[in-house]
Amino acid sequence: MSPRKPAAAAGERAATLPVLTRSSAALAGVFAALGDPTRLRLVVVLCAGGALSIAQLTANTDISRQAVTKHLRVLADVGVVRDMKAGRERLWQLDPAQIDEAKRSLDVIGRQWEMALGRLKAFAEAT
Amino acid sequence: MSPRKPAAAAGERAATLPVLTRSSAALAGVFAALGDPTRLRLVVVLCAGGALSIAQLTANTDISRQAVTKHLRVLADVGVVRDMKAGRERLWQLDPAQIDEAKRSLDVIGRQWEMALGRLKAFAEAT
DNA sequence: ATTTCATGCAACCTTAAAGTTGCACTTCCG
DNA sequence: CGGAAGTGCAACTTTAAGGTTGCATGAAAT
Repeated sequence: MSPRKPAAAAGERAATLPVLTRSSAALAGVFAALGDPTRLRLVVVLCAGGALSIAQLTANTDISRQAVTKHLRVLADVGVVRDMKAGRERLWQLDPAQIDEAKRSLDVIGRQWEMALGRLKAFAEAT
Repeated sequence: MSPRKPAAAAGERAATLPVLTRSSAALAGVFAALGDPTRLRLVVVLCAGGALSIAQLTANTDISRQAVTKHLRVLADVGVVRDMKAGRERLWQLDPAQIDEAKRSLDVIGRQWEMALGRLKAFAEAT
């Protein structure tokens, strides 16, 4: 091991910086849910506002209905979609709260980066 | 099969809507890269502006250096981080471009959803 | 010149994700 | 009532992600 100063500093920073408000694990879960082409497609379809059934969401797809069901389950587990039973079919619709939160997290990361650039510039000018 | 109108409409909409500017596959790749707790942590550490070595990024972690190397490789493959050789060590830093693009995509999805809500409200009031 | 530090490379293990198939169970419709 | 439509459940297969270990290599420090 080489417990240099920079390494320790980086670790502590990661633990204390208020970069991410929500649990990092939950946030990674949302990203993981969006990180599959099929699921991302489902989200894009559903963000048009419709409440669609599994059969409808499976149409124009080359995977089976069961596969779509599994993907919807993954999205529901992280709160990206919600489902409601309507007769013999189950309708799915988007729940944008988690997506908004994920977007804000990416925004914070970007701002953090820009702040770091600003400090670097200030340091350079102060020399 | 039941080629109902809504199903077909949903499919066509997914193919034609300008919801996502970049390739949906590439976007899913970025989300997948961020969808791992360890990688998300790396991104958070690096967004502080530093250019850190693998050894530094491995410090205060319960996984091996090789695992960190692999994760950095995944992040680099989607363009989230960049590396530069410095003597006998390799320094990694964030490249916020892809993250910004992912953030914008989430923003578009959210706006799309709100537009859909607006249309629904207008339809309800017109009745 | 040697030793040490930071990595790179490759083989290997384990587990979970993605997908399929087959069958049972409601719900709607004629 | 009987059949078709829409799902749910469970078992199974395949592949790749995440992780480890061991050894080789290039640069640095003594």
